[in-house]
Amino acid sequence: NHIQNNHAHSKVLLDQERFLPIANIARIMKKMIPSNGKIAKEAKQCVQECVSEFISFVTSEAHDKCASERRRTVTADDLLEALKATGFDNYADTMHTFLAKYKEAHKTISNTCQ
Amino acid sequence: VDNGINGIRSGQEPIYVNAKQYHRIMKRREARAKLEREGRIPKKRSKYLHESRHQHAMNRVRGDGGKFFKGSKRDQKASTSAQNHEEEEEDGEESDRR
Amino acid sequence: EFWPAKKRRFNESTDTDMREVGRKMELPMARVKKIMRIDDEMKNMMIASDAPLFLAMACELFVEELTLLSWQVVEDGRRKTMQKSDVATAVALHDHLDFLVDIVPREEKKYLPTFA
DNA sequence: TTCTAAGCCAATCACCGGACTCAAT
DNA sequence: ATTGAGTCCGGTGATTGGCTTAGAA
Repeated sequence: NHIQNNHAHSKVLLDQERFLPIANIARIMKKMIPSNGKIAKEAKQCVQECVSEFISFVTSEAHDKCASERRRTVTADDLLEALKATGFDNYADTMHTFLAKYKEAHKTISNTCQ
Repeated sequence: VDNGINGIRSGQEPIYVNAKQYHRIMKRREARAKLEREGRIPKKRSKYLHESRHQHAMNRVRGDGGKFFKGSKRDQKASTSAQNHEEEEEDGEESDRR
Repeated sequence: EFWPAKKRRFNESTDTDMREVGRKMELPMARVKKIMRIDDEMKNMMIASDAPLFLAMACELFVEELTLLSWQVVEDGRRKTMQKSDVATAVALHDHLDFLVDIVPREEKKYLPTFA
């Protein structure tokens, strides 16, 4: 590897740091198409890059809201708000029920234990 | 980097985008530009992620259809005569169907 | 059909299922968190433990939806293999995917399916 | 028609999740 | 008291290429 490997924290990002594992992406994609359907490697990589941008995009939106409210912790609720604000209406709706179910499940575990 | 209310200039033509995403798209474009000028984004994908896994794949036993075949025994290329120390598994053959 | 079905599956899931969603997740939460931290603004922020879980699930939905929309393009083109250009077309067709304008290359003159 | 490139196998090992400690709020 | 960053560890599934042929061109 010849490329500039810089100072401690500003090193070159590896593909494995920027993206989710390609095999996981491919598995999710395949289950959404007919079983005889095929997917080009470039299409998988493209979707892989799209997901990383999706993460950064939503996180960025959530960050600014946290910053404006002087909070230093980004929570799932912040991300949910970010989805609403950026026009992912279906995601916000679906993920709201997911979050509600998740929280509810985690409240009953502390009840059970004491 | 500011033109019309929802217009994005990317090269030449203004592309009109979702109003709810416009601001975020711009902020993200800035962030990616910074990342790029710091030289943290590799311009092309490498052929493989890990040297060790590459080597592992190269050394693996394959069926004659090129597929990986089951057989954990250590032989790199040695098809030279006789000597078998490790027990040899039966030679299953592929009946390919697709 | 897609979104209502997803919502129903979450509603019908039990508490015990919801405690195990962390393991059964298709996408690794640790990696999602790393990607969140790439942005320098996020370097100083703390990330609640439910955030990566939430985002990982949202990402799963995102991949599913993007794949469905892209496959629609493949079918309209009467083909059997999804190409990068099909994803690009899907992005161009749906305005909630506008945030990908720079990520997906501008539609390189593939032939568009014209209806009969 | 020509000929590019996707699917198919499964063993290693990088990485994920879970259990910790410690510092902050 | 709570809750997340940092570290460590052990268990495990993502990574991986050569040949065949589907299917893009």
